Amino acid sequence: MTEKPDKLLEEIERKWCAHWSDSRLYAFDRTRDRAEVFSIDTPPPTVSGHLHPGHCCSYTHTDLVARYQRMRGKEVFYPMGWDNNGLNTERRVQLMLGIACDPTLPYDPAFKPPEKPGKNIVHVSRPNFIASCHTVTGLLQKSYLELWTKLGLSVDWDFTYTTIGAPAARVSQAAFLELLQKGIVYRSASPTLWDIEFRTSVAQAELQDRMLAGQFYRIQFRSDAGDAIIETTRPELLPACVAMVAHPDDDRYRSLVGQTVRTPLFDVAIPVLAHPLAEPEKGTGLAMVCTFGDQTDVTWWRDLQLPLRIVIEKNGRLAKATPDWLRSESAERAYAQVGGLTVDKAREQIVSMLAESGELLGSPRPTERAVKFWENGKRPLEILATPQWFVRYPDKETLLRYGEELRWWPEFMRVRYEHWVNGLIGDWNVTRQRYFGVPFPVWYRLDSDGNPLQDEVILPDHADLPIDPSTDAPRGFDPNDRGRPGGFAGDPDVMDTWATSSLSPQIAGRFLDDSDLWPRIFPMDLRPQAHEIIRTWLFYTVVRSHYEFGMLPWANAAISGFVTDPDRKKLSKSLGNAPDDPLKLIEQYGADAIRYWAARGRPGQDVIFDANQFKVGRRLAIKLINVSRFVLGVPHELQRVAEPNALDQSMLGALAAVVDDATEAFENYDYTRALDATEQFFWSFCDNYVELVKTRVRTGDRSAQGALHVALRTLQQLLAPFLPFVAEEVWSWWQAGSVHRSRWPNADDVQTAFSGSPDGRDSGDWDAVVAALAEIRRARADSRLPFRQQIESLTLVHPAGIAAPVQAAMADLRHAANIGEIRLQPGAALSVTDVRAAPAPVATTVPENASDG
RNA sequence: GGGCGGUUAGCUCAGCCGGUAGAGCACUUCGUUUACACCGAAGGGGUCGGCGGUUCGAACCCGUCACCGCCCACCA
Repeated sequence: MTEKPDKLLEEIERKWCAHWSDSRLYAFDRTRDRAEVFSIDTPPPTVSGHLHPGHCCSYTHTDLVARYQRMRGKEVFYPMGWDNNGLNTERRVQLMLGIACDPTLPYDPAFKPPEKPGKNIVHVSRPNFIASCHTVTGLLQKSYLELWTKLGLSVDWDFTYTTIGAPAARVSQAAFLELLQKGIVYRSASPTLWDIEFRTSVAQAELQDRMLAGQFYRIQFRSDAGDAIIETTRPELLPACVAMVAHPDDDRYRSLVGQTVRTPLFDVAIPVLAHPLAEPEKGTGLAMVCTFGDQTDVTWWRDLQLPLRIVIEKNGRLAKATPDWLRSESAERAYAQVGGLTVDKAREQIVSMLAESGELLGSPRPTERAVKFWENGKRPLEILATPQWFVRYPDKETLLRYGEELRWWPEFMRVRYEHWVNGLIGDWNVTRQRYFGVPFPVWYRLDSDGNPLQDEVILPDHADLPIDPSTDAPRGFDPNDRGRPGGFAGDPDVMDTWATSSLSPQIAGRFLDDSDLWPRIFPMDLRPQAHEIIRTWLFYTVVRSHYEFGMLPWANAAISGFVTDPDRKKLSKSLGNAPDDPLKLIEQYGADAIRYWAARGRPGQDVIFDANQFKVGRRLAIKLINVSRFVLGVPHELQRVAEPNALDQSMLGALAAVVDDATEAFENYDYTRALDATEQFFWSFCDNYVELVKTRVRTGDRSAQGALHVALRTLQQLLAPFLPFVAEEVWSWWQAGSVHRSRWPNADDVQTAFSGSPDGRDSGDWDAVVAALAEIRRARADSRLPFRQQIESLTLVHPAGIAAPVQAAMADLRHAANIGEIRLQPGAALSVTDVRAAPAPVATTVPENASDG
């Protein structure tokens, strides 16, 4: 206890980290019933990213709730997962090792990934690539584990999972097969959003609109039935044009609708049709429909049953071969100039050809428009039609009902879910043309030419899961028939990362393997997560839980905000505004200090990264140590006192109110309010109460000693969720067991533990004495006398109501401010007059015998 | 274009059902008071984003505008 404080905090954190781990303090007691359990569907962090302070913030929020619930007597199921599947890891591996996957290459058992990336990217086989992914994520997981441990998260590490691991793959594949059997999952070559850079399909939930500059081109179509002019930003899609649409009420085109016109350059006959989605105000009011320029094209294509004319390929270039619907010689000639070009180059080319043919009217008009990107991508998405696995959504009413049933913290986050549900288009594409993910557990029969028959799916036995169809052969087939005509081939794709993480309750709760555990934790109590993934993780989990269990997966959703820099920009590596490694911050300020900062961020609100708050938190932690030293330095028998002091009782009355406040706040997931109430009282306790009773305590006053100890015990507990390390340390000085397994304080107990009577004094009495003390201290400060020099006397003018409590605390007030005599005088407002200081310096400190009154 | 949050002291934020503004940090002054100098006490500092309205009374309720952040939106 004698070390310098700065070293002391470090020691304390190291000591309790080890102790909690050794004693398995947070181990989940799986004998408890569902009613006694509080279960948390912890967000598995993506381990391919960088650690930054934002990680500390939201995970601390969850831990605050977990620790509170544990102290309330709940057995807390608090697992951790590592989200390591998916593209993020692939990109990380490519960056760290300089390798990329080429699935056509054969497996090389001798392959060892390079330590550092070389000049050129090395292409390796899929099994080699996946092995490297595992190596890298294993490495990264360690740094996350270290951070969570040092931050003091009260996770039960025995329930750790990874989203790429065999158990997760088994759950994902089993759930997939079940939905397939129910007809909820289907395979279709429907139009799909496609990223040309990563060459994978993506889902609606992963879209991001970005504003891009573009040009409107005014284009004349060939028509005998009147002017058919459109405006488009994507003239390169002209060869994919299948129709033209106008709004049914648009008088300008009434005669044109129903006619046939021909496309410029390519001379393809297309119908002019009416559709309500065509907006008269946009462009010329006449739109060309291509397969596919955007989502509206998809809708028109479906509604109007138009032909499919795809010209853009998976690599984002126009197909090299002339499409068969371009018949005329001139069309072939025109297409020959664009086939094989990228979209951008093709656009330039077509524009210049249109200009030449005179079918481009006027000059291009610049515009800004929203373009769809994959959130991870750098190039605009295209819409292609390739075979994909889709999950049908439940109807919107059902989904909205779940949104209503779920309790949202904060409440306003609910609308984000509702908006998302209302804006759903089509079904959920769960397919990704990637490598490091959970494979689809299916094979296809091959026809006599060796092409997969999409409708002839071969499924594995449930008992064999998880399987990798690219290396495992279906039962009853010769492995050598893989790829042979008449044989089989594995599904080449992997599941969308959300298709796995939407099963996080089942994965964490070992749904398939542990029928004893599952009913004790499901449906879960809490899903904590960030608001940006309401439309993905939260929404998809609701969908999956609906299909598997017909109920909400959890009762509460606590939505956290972002951590931003002082300019309100989200902290991120790419913006370059992410400050230090959070591990360094913990080293510098202490974990309790970082947690304090995090706890000051209210649920759902963005939190500003502010080193000042770390200092405040650190100060609070040190204060708790110091005041505990003082209080525990005096005798402390917690026995009832026959005649409890009124001040002591009123202080405990005020503390009891704080306990109620903090408890209610925690019940509403408002840990910030709980901290605020506790902290405020704590400082007042230290600065006012402890100072007031010092003399009484020294002279053996049982009432003051008892009250001090009740208050200290309560405050240590109230602060324990926020400052788990320091709270545990000071608790260990005088209590048995861990503070984190102690019973959360109760307002009645706080009052009765000491006086034996439940009707404690009004906490207003405490406020009155505090106010009087402040007034007296002000007078003392104005007198400019050193504290040791006693002020002979002063008059305290006071409103009528507070005479009694002030009178009762008279001796304490005099000693705390070193005043010889305090005269009371009724008046309007609290003030001090008639200060009489002793004429000469007097050595008086505190009176020897303080039991006078 | 639609929606959601926010705008209160230099900074970070409280302010529950409307009763003429609070805390912490920072700043200034004072103080070695055997828990704590990573301390204690005191002090200065705000026309509560703008404009209307309701009310005896508005930071708080209503309308409107501005700004910041975020989410969503069918790229013609």
